[in-house]
Amino acid sequence: MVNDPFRALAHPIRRGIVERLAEGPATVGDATGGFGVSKPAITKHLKVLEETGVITREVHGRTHRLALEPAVLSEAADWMDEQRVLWTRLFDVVDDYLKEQSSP
Amino acid sequence: MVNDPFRALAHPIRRGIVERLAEGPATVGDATGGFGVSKPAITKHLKVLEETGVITREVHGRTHRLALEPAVLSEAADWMDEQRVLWTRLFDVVDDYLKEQSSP
DNA sequence: CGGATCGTTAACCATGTGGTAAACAGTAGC
DNA sequence: GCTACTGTTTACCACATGGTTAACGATCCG
Repeated sequence: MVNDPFRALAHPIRRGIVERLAEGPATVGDATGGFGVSKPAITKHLKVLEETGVITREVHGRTHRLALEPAVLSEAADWMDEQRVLWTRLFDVVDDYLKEQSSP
Repeated sequence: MVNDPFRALAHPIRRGIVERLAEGPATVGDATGGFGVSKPAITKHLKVLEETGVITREVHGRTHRLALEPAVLSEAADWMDEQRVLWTRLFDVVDDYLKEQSSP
């Protein structure tokens, strides 16, 4: 995981931005309005999202068009799913064991 | 997301610990050996994983038994999957549009 | 041109994060 | 009881993170 999408997702505001961009590309204003922090704070969050490759930016005149970069987020989603498979298998084993105990 | 599992997963060492515990519960030594950092560093990572509810700890004599807490990690996995559904749908729309253009 | 708008940059501050070495606490086992 | 072992606690340090206000840059539009 070269550009560590998990680092990008570690802050609720950045997850909020990702949620909005999952609905479609948007300008900075549209994607980040209503989080109750100043504009420079937003700029920094966007920088993290860009550095980690989670979003891309296209400058169009004075507005910027932000878009999700699914490949990078998929790395994170895939890792989570892998782990889920493992721990689910783990708990199935425990379940089986408990069932075996209760109905011998 | 009250106890923010994403914060816990933001560091590669903590993800490494999660990977090992996904194979089954383990002692601190077994779950955290080989990361090339000092013991206090490990203690701090474990503290984060515990605070966020990602792992639990049972003290048994002088060793501690660490185990994954699937419910909390599932929150993160579910969120990721939800987002994936959204951005996948998004890109399908783009694909459809492109197909429509190439074969009118 | 001149003002409004979109967004970033610069400077600064408080707090969090990630690491260390050294010491400690408790337990296991000879 | 003494020693070895497992793991935490206690400073301490450097740097990252997350926020602010003020100023700036660039573009759009009347």
